[in-house]
Amino acid sequence: MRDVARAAGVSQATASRVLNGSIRNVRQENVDRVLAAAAELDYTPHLSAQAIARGSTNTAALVVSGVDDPYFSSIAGGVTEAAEAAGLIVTMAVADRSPERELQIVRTLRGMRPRAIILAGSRIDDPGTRDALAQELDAYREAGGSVVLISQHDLPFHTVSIDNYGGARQLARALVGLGYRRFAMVRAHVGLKTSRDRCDGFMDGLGEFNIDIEERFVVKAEFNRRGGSAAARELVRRGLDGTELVFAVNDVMAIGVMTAFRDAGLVPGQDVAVAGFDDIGPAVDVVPELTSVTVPLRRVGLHAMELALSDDHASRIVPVSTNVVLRGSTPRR
Amino acid sequence: MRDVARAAGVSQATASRVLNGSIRNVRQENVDRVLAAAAELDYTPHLSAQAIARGSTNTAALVVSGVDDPYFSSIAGGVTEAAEAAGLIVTMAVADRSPERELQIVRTLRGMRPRAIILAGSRIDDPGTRDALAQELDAYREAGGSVVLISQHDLPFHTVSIDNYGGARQLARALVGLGYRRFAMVRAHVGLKTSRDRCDGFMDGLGEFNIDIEERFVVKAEFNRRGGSAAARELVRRGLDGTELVFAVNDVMAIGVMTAFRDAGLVPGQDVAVAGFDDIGPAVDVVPELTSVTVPLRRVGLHAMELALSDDHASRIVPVSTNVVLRGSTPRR
DNA sequence: TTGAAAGCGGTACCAC
DNA sequence: GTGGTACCGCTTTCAA
Repeated sequence: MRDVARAAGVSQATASRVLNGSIRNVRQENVDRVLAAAAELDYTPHLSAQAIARGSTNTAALVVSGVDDPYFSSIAGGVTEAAEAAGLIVTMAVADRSPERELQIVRTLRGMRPRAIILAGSRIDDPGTRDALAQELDAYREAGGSVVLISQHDLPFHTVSIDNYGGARQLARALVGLGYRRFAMVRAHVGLKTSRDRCDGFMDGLGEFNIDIEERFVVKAEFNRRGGSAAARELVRRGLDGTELVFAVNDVMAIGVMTAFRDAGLVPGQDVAVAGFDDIGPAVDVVPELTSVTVPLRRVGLHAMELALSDDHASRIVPVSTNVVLRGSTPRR
Repeated sequence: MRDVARAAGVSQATASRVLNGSIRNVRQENVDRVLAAAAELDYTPHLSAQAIARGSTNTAALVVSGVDDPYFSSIAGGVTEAAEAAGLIVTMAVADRSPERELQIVRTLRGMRPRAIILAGSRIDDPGTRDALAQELDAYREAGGSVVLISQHDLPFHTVSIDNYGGARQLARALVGLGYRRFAMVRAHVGLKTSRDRCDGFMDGLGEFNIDIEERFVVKAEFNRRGGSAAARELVRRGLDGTELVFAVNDVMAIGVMTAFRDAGLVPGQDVAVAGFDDIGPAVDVVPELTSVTVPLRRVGLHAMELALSDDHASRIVPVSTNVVLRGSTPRR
């Protein structure tokens, strides 16, 4: 920038004014000269320098637990869209591996002094790590940052809350309404609150009709497609034994379940019904189309970013409702 | 940091040494004091400040044309994995909208002074914008940055080159080998080099057997699932007229094609075969499983990052080979 | 309207 | 080993 100023024959202060900041108090002639010089020298403002001088960045950080997963990539899509609209650059980190990793990521990200940190799908449940995370986030907010959680922690921060419990409960009711009585469930490990809420909702929904699921028909697996397949194989191994419908706590798992069933010679929707949760795009590409619970993922991302930018100091909770969609994978019995 | 130094009773220089930099030339006692003070004050180094002082960041930028697309999210997964391993933070931007947008993004990203800028799936083909992009990237490299392109431009930068042409050609051969003779093709607009290469390869592959595709059986559509569906509907409208197989230039389009066919009362694989390209995860979840050409997307991302970090000055090209996988959607005739 | 100069939060060279 | 100090690239008073 010094070079630009020199080339334009003005002071650096003036150059700064026209290149960024308030153009209005600069004589037109100088504006032009500076702009010309900048173009000539192919000048790009050094964002870090700006950040340090201004005391604030135009960055937002997003932590997901996997980009490959349509669930997160849809949310990421919403977040980036909103960020872009607000003129923010988004930095994305994948915490997949472990809670420790997530904690470390947040710590690093904090160093960038982003305007906001958005956490989607954290898997932290271990009290120790969880407190450490909370403290880290708190310190960040203390320093002026804005924190948004997407449907997970019960921590005192802005939260976009997906109605996992309610959606699953509605789903259970709807399925019973279709005539199903004997269920199996594919879930993730207990540490994952999203999975837990969906299970609880589903169970309670069935409970309304005095239906229960036997222990042996509840199988835990990884929270992804592979996990779904593995769980389905496990169910087949244990013996489906009259099970009419398998509920998987998310669509990618449900799709894995369907594929594994097919591989085992069972026709999904016919021999055994399958239902999932999230209503991700591919849900309608499989055969039969997957019954699920719609979660407006992209919108969740948008909301998260909006929340992040609204400088409400009180930690708000934005609820996002879910909606059952019945499709071919759960025909009326 | 000044506070930390003061609290520890040492100079800021020493604090800097222990917090970052070389710990070895500091007396153990002071190391401990500084560390303690830092923990107490919940100190986090200001990355921007470090960047400006050191003259370099630990950031890498990734530009994709859509996060929702499994193609890009797989690549993004690879990139972030490699970045993480190298201790880099990745900044992701979505250029979806337009070439101008992409150009603008690169310009902004450049301001962050990332170590590398990785461009995946750019859609720029308009000579004007394209040159502007090239110039922008060149200036960036001139300033010490490292540029990596993923399978698209023929620009003088590091490139991870996916063998689109060869893969499509192999696919064509394999399909003819299965007994197919009458083809239709679903492609994106001409500006998209990836699509173009795949079309060319496929055509040339058929050409080896003196098979051609009539103009009316080639339909252009958006490079996504919706585009695929629309194209399939268009084909049905025009009259399939004996078409035995539809080749879509990527899997998401192919999946869209299958779903649309099914909606039109046609059974994919039976009434009309379908083949795609990329071999994304969901390819094996649809029924029948989709014949495709495997592209090791995640690995592509890893390679890209490696290329970015290898400070080879000569612009290298890393070829990534592709591999035909025949599945149920294209049964032997 | 413009320029000089004092930072912003660190790093690193240099002398002690 | 340690501290003083000159920057890094830019913003923003403050005076002129």
